[in-house]
Amino acid sequence: MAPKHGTNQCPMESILGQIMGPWTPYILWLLSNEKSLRFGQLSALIPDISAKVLTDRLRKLEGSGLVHRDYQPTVPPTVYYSLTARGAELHGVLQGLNEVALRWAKEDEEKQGIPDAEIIAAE
Amino acid sequence: MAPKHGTNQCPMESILGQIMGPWTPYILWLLSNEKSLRFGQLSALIPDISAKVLTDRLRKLEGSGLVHRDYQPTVPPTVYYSLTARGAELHGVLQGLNEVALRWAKEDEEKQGIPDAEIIAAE
DNA sequence: GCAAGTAGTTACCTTTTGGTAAGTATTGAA
DNA sequence: TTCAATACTTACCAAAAGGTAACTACTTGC
Repeated sequence: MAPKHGTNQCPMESILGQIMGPWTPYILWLLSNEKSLRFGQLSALIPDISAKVLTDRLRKLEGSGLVHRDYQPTVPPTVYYSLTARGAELHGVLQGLNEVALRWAKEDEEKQGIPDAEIIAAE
Repeated sequence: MAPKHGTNQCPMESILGQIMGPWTPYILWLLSNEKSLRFGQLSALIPDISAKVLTDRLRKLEGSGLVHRDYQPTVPPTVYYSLTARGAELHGVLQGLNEVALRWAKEDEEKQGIPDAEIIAAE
């Protein structure tokens, strides 16, 4: 995907190479709110992602040192994912982004449909 | 790319669908620092992006209402791109991300090579 | 003895994405 | 008269990404 994007150059390009891409920031956001999530929990929180892609994203984040993988050899096995100290440094940025997202969602809701809300309110 | 990612669901997924993807946040970051950039300038600032992809990204950002396109029918034509008010709301987030990026780059530099710096300092 | 449950991996195939080259419009300069 | 310049668009092809299904390991419960 990202052509060279994460290899060198300016720090901004480098960090974007690590956290960009489909689902990646969303995974970070979920982990940054929950402290620790199991593979199956992440999978359930992101219904549209396949196991293959989720594994791939987690491995890459682990490789970048942003996510910690804690494998417990129970039967069946249990794996906990959490942010590393470095990964946790993204919390502020992700929270800021979420605030913008909430603001936009509210604005769009006011301007557009509110399709269900109106119907409910009218009854 | 991003499967459904931008269609509905939680606001975070929605905003990520709009700004994620190769080069997109980097374009926003460049525009958020410069007020206005021409197509050719953006192209020069991101050497690895092709005209096709740059056009595609700008059209999508325009469609999301984050970027404004100002076409001047001069000969040859001139097109200025800038952030809309909504796009400018991302400035704080992007700046926060850049600060993290700079911090990490410095940390990695200290731990790793500093290959040129050492040689220069030794002479 | 067989299915279930977790967290994957692997192979195979399809879809999406991106690269490259060529074409478009218009006017001034060589 | 032909080239150069800007900002694209289009067609065609190659590469990458993603989906799906099958398979792994091991123990408990039926």
